[in-house]
Parts: sequence; C-alpha cells; structure tokens
Amino acid sequence: MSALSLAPRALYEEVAELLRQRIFSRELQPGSWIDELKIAEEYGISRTPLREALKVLAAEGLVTMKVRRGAYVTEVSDKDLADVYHLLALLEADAASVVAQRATEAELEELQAIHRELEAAVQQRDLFFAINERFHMRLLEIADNRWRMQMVTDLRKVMKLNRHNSLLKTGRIEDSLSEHRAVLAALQAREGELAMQRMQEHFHNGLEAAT
Amino acid sequence: MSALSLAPRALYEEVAELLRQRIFSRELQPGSWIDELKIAEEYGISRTPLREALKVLAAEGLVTMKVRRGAYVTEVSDKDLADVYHLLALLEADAASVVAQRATEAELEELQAIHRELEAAVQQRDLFFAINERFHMRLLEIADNRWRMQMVTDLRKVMKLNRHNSLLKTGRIEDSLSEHRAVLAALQAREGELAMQRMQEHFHNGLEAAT
DNA sequence: ATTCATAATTATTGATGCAAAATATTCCTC
DNA sequence: GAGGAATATTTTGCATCAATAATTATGAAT
Repeated sequence: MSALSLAPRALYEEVAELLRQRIFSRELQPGSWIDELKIAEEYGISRTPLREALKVLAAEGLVTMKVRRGAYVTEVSDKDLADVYHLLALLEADAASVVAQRATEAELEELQAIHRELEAAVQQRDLFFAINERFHMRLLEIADNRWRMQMVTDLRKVMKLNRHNSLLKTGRIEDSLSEHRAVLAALQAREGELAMQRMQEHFHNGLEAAT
Repeated sequence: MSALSLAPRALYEEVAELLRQRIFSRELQPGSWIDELKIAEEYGISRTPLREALKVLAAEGLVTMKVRRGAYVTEVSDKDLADVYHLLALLEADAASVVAQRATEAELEELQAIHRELEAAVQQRDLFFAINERFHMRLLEIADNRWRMQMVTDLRKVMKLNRHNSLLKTGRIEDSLSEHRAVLAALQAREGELAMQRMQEHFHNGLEAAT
C-alpha cells in the first residue's frame, strides 16, 4: 500500500495480486482464457513472472491450468460454492472452539473491539464487509494454526469468484451481527462447543442467503 | 507411471514430482537451501521450469520462498505437525460423516474391499501404508468435495516432511486396523456423528503415536 | 585489532528468443 | 457445395541471456 515497502515483494507476487483484483471484479470472467501475451504487454512485463503468478493463482484455485492450452479463470458452480462454504464453516467453527479454550482475555477484548467497529458500520456496506473479514481473520490468527489460516484465506478467495459474491448479503447484516454477538458470548463464557455450533450456524445462514 | 501417457504433463509438473520425492526421502533436508543451478544442471533442464515447479511446491507448503534468497525446504516443527494432524482429523472426520449420510451401498462395499486388502497386508509395512492411504483417499473421493480433497492432499504432503514420517507407526498397525473397522461399522450403520467421532479418535491416536 | 566501507563474487529475478504443439484457415478434390 | 488434407498462424513451453540485489571478502582508517 505504501510507496516504500520494507519487504518488496517479487514481481510475480505483485502481478498475482493485480490478477486477483481483475478476477474478483469480473473483468476476467469465469471460464475465460487468460491471454498471457496481452496481459504481459498491458503490464509492460515479460511472460516469465506472469507465468509464475498464474501458477500461484492455480494453487489458490482461482485459475485452472490446461496442458498446452494455458490458463483459464476457474468456474465456480453452485455445488462448488456450497462445498467451499461447508469447509469454511468447518474450519472457522473449529477455530472458534480453539479460541474459546485458549485465547487470552486481551485477545477476546480485541475481538470485542472489532465487533464494536462492526456495529458502528452497519450503514456502510463496503466498510462493514471489510471489518467483518477482519473479525474472522483475527479470530483465525488467535486460533494460531498457520495451515488453517492459509486454507481459509484461499477458500475465501475462491468464494469471491462466485457471482453471489460475498459472505454477506445486504439484507443479512442485522442477522449477521446478532450471530456474531452469540459467538462472542460463547467465547467470553469459554464454551468451546457452543462457540463452534454458533459459528456453524453463522455460516449456514450465510449460505442460505447466498444461494 | 506408464511410458506413454495420454496426458503428457508439463516439464514443471514432472520436476515438481521429482523434487517432492527428494524432499520426502530427506535427500533435500528441511531448512536447507535449494540450489536452482545445481538441480537444473542435474536434470539437464533450464531454470525456468524449475522455478515454476518451486512455486507449485511453495503453494503446497513443501518449500518456502524468501525474497531474493531463493527456495528453502520447509521446516516442520512439532507444533506444525500437531496443527496439521488437527486439520486432517477435522477434515477427514467431516468427510466420514458425509459418506455415512450419502454414500451408495456400492461405494461402502468398495471401502470394505480396500479394508480387506489392508487386513491382508499387515505383514508388509510399505504395502500397508500404501493401501491405508488409498483407503483414506477413496473415502474422501466418495465424500465428493474437490476443495477438501485438495486440502487433505496438500496437508498429507506436509506431514511427510516430518521426521516422525508417517501417519502410522509400526507398532500401531493392529490398533489402526481396529479403528478402521470401527469407522466402517459406523458408515455401514449410516451413523454420521459416530463415524465422525471414530475418525477423530483414529487421528488422535495417530498423533499420540507420532510424537 | 576492530569496525566500517567498498568492491567483487554469487545467486535470484526478469527479459528475450526459439521450437513444438494446437488451432484456424485455405485450398484442392470429389 | 461439402469434406478433408495441407498449410499457416497463434500460443504455449523451454532455454538462454542480462541485470539487480545480496553476501562475502578485502582493505583502510581509527
């Protein structure tokens, strides 16, 4: 984000990020072929870092490589969406259970603070979504399992490919908030099982709204 | 495996597979730097496909890329091992639950058949491990969620990085078989919850034995 | 003698070029 | 006019080459 970055990412990382944006914004449509030459020319780079970026995106599930036919934006079917939701629910519910058991009081307070920000952002859809994601990601961080973190990050990217774009439909903001409150209450009470169940419900309702 | 393959993989895929072997065999040790020039020379290829292979392995978690410092074989700490086990248990137990609810009779019979092969291979350690992996993977296939399949495949690869190499210690073969029997019984009875619990136990015991 | 700066070596990262494969087009034959 | 073979074009995939960054070694100054 800032002009001088302390850890200058490699070009292929930058390109991967740019492509993600274009995929999420539907500029690159699901199922469509990705023209290496054209993109490389647009960005004024060679095909080498671009091809590396495409392989990273392929690993994330955002694009699909076909032998001798190049890269295609992954198509996400309704079943795929349901499957991804199912896994997100499983992984994040498990994370909630872990957090209930192992988080420090300070960490729980931090989640409360993010939730308060969320309550304050009800009117601003985009901001709400951003803070919501931050809440979920912070919870995962506290659950402290880098492999789960990576998997959830990738799954959330895949989910954004779907036309029913987000984890949160507009009308669900109020419901979502009360579900978050329920999860937080369970965390505060240190009830792992309950936190897990409530997070599961949160995602289940989310899927209902999305399809 | 066969000499003439119908879908000839790209060179970077082949190289990725060769590197996986060398990493699993500890020829490339955890934490060690991977010398691109040396490897490329050994295989008689250029560095381009090698670099693409390394990025694939990085996505799988087998190697770690450091900016301007190349690729390193990922080091798996005891905590990492426990974390990966935890996720495998979660994902495969969930898969078992799904299978109990949705598998056809023919699919369940297929799992039984693999299990019978497993019982017959008690004396041959390597064969036993191979069939065991086939059992778990077939169960996942039946559970029919490609994203979970991919995640489990990657996690199992990471697990093989650890010096406590396998999901199964030698002494645990008998125990493991009886745990499999218990899972199968629950699947046959179509008891999703029970199948889930028993698969969880199966992994929990596996972790105990590994550490 | 130790520390800091500078230079040289080494390795990664990015660009360009070439060959093979797949697809599209054209032309010939029936 | 239609179907098929041959050719041309496009595009992937791999190799080679150049440049940038980092580390190490060397030397000078305090």
